[in-house]
Amino acid sequence: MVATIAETDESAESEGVIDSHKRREILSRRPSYRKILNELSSDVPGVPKIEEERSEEEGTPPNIATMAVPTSIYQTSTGQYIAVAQGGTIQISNPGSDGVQGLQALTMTNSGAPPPGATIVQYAAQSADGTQQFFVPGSQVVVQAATGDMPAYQIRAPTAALPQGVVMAASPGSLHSPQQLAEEATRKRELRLMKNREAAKECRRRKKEYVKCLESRVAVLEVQNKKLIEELETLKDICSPKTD
DNA sequence: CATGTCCTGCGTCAGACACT
DNA sequence: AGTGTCTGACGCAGGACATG
Repeated sequence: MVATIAETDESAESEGVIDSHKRREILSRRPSYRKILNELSSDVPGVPKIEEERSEEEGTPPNIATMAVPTSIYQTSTGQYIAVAQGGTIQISNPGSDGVQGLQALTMTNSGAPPPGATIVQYAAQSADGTQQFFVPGSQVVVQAATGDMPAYQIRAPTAALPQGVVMAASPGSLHSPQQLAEEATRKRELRLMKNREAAKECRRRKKEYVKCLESRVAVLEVQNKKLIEELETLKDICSPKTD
């Protein structure tokens, strides 16, 4: 996890807004984790790409989308294969040989099941009635209608056949009174917040995945480095045997 | 047991960026 | 230009742990 240092001093409270503005001006925006990881994958074959968001919405069945540690296979300069398994185990194998001497497998310390109680947002594919569904905490389903200029959102119980709860759709032309306008503004704000909420969750998930991939690369490169050092020592011994 | 500290995750805001 | 998406930053809440 990347630690951030936050200025929480009371005396700096008044300057906080200015500071954050300056910081944001100074700091240029980094490319997204998806981009970074995909660039890494183009550099190093075997580094998995982060899937495009579309795949979740279009093709996957409506079950829980679990975050898997990517399984990757690397080939070293010496022709060895290094596989990073899902459990975080790294295996080294020589093609065409029985195995390697020394370290063959190691388990990453950050591997393991996700912590219990982690919030899981479930995305569903398009359902039979042409709507898109996604699940929110509280055992409710928000259904987005597929037709119409204005998106319609309904809160349903997951197993209910008929829509229940509030229907939040409205036609823009039908809004006249200030109260209706205010309600529409509130509705739009709620919708925006809801979307941003989900986006933040997804962003954090991607960030975690990105960090895990980097850690995997570090582990692999450390193993590779160790092998190369051992190789070098062996070659040194061969080339310059001791004469005692 | 009460308190303090640290860590983690969440929601929100703001701004950069991508897309139409 | 307008709109949607992504992500850093911020503040808050809750859990784990150490200390007195």
